[in-house]
Amino acid sequence: MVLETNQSPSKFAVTYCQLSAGFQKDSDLHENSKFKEKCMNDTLLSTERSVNFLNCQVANMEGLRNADQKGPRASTYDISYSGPVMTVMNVNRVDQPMPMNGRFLGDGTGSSVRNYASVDSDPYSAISMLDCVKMTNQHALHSRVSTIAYSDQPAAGTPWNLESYSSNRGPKSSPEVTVMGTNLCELVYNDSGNPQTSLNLTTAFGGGIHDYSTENASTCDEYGRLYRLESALCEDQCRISTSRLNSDYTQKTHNRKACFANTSDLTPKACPNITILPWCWRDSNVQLPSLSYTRRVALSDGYLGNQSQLLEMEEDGEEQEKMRMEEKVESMEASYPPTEQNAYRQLCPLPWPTNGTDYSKITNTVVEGTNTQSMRNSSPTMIGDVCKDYESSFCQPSQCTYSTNFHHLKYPIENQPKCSSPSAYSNQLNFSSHETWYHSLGLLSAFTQILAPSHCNHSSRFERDTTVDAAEHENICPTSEDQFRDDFSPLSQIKVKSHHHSFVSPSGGSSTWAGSLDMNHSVHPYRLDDKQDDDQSGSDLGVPLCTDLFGNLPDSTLEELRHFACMFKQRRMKLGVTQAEVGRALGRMQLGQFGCLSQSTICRFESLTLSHNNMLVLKPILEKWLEQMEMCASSSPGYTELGDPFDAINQSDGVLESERRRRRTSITEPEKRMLEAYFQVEPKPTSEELGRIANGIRLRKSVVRVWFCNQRQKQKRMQMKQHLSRGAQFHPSPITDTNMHCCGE
DNA sequence: ATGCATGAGTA
DNA sequence: ACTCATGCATA
Repeated sequence: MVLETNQSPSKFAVTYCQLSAGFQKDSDLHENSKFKEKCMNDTLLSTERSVNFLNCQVANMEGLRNADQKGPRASTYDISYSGPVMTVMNVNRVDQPMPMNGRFLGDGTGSSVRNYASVDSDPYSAISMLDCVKMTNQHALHSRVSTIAYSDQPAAGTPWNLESYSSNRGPKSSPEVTVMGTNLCELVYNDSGNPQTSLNLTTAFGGGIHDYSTENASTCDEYGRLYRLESALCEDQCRISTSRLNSDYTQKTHNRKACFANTSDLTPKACPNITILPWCWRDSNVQLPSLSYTRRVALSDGYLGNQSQLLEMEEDGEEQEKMRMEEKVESMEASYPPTEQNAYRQLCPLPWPTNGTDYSKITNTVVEGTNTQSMRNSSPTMIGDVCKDYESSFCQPSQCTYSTNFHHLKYPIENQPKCSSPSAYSNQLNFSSHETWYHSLGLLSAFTQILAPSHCNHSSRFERDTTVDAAEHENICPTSEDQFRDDFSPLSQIKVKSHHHSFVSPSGGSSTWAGSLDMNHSVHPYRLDDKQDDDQSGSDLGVPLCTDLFGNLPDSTLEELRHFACMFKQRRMKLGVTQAEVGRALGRMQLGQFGCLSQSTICRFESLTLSHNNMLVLKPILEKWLEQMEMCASSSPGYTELGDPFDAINQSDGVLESERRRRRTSITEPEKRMLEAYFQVEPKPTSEELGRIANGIRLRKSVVRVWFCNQRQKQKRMQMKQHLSRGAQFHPSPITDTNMHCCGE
């Protein structure tokens, strides 16, 4: 299953209330006004991966705090402590299934996730962004190991029994439903730029899954998780995870705390065995837009499911029907908890049974209707004719493809699982014909999501969802190799002409490199200019830039680079030369128009924290320096201990330096955490977003911008390093005794 | 060793 | 306004 997390990047707007509020003090958690005030000042950032950020920053720390304070971490979830965006999964890691009241609380995150709860020193630092990414976007979702939570899930086929839920508080989810990543909070701004009063929670799974935020009624549990019809995450079982809707919820504005502060029953409910089944739509001239407003579905337990939150107004002349419906809903509320919009509560048994229904008269008349459209029962005597007569009006598979319902995605019409008739309805006549027509219909539930007409032409989007697309998969969790290729490909970097020569040895072409450069050409002496088009001049440069890192010679090139860096460090130290001295010495040598290099640069070279191209360019220079140094050292021992003439120069203008000394902004830990969280969400914020971020953190915008630039740069460097290290792992070089230690790192 | 910053080149 | 190479300042 593919979750297109890279789709529609602007779809999910995330509030930073969780982050900026931060719950850095316990008191913040319980002071709604304070929280609200912070929320009001929050900024937005468009992202498709906001879930990571949310999970990371706030969700865990309270859980950890609880874990630290309250013993067994598996039982430490406390509503009063858990922030709204607390994600059970992130903190719920247990190495072994932990029995708890006879149930097991799994971690749901897989073995690659750290046991965060064991980190008790700093709950903030315990959560790394990378880990969270791993958990939410890749691991949990892709491996579908999220058999979390402990719910009193009735056995398959057992009707939804309210009792079994009301007695059991705590997080619940259906086994196959990944709850993590749903605690995304969206602030919707109206035209005047103010947050609207309703809080929309949306899934964070990206465009591949229906954007629930188009629905205006969502809810989350006391942990801030959103419970929805998440059956999209189940490939083989349609299960519905839902939760009780606090009727006041949408009135609570965006203050999530207010929502959670309400101590009424917010216990999430699961109805794990209710599957939405196709329904028969018997009217001719069915208008799909109308159908999309249907709120009635057939549930697998043989009941008619009534979707909560009937939002649309019924047509004129339907007031009576509407009132009747509302009465019915009200009466049902007493028995069944209200559910969110994408969930369905049992309303009454499905019409086709002859006993125990409100529609015992088997006719072909209206069974239920919404939006003036009629839904007729499946009178056994009519099956044949009906199917024949109305087939053309049924929703054809091709028409269904633009539905946004997951069931459809998971179950193409031709592959629909057969309806397992509950035993209570086993006396249903002509059940096989029932199958027949629902097979031809598709899924009514498939239309319940269509609220915006614009959705109707997106079949390709959903077709894609059903297909495991390798490319998309890469988008979601690109291997570092992929990233590396992107980041360091010649197309994305310095424009490099066809330098297909292999890496040059110190005694080879590289020695000609310096001499071929225009000494006054550029401050960046080796920035290649692709106006130098002919191969000869390119070759003369001798800069061993890889044009195809993953072509014929990638590993050898990378390995050579890595090995040289290690070896260089070894030999430099053996010579007793510091990094700074190397940098200065380069200025004295006739190595191109390089002036000095800084200690930083030498250090980064040795630690492989330069870009790939940068490494490749510096290598021959350092090679040359090393060569000469060792020659001098062998001919005149003690040479390297001579004073450095540049030191005096540097010291001479020390007074001036102090005056023009650059001030260095110091970014505090909390600020950094926030920035990192933002970065996880959106590594390339727009200018506006930068401004908001800066505002929120109270840093200068320029500082934030630079930070992001540096962070991106750093990320690439780290990828570079990671790649080289990995290369070393798989292609160990012949390491000598003298350099094996450094190469190990 | 690394964070924050700068400036040239570039899109 | 970004990328990239690089340096100052500092942990």
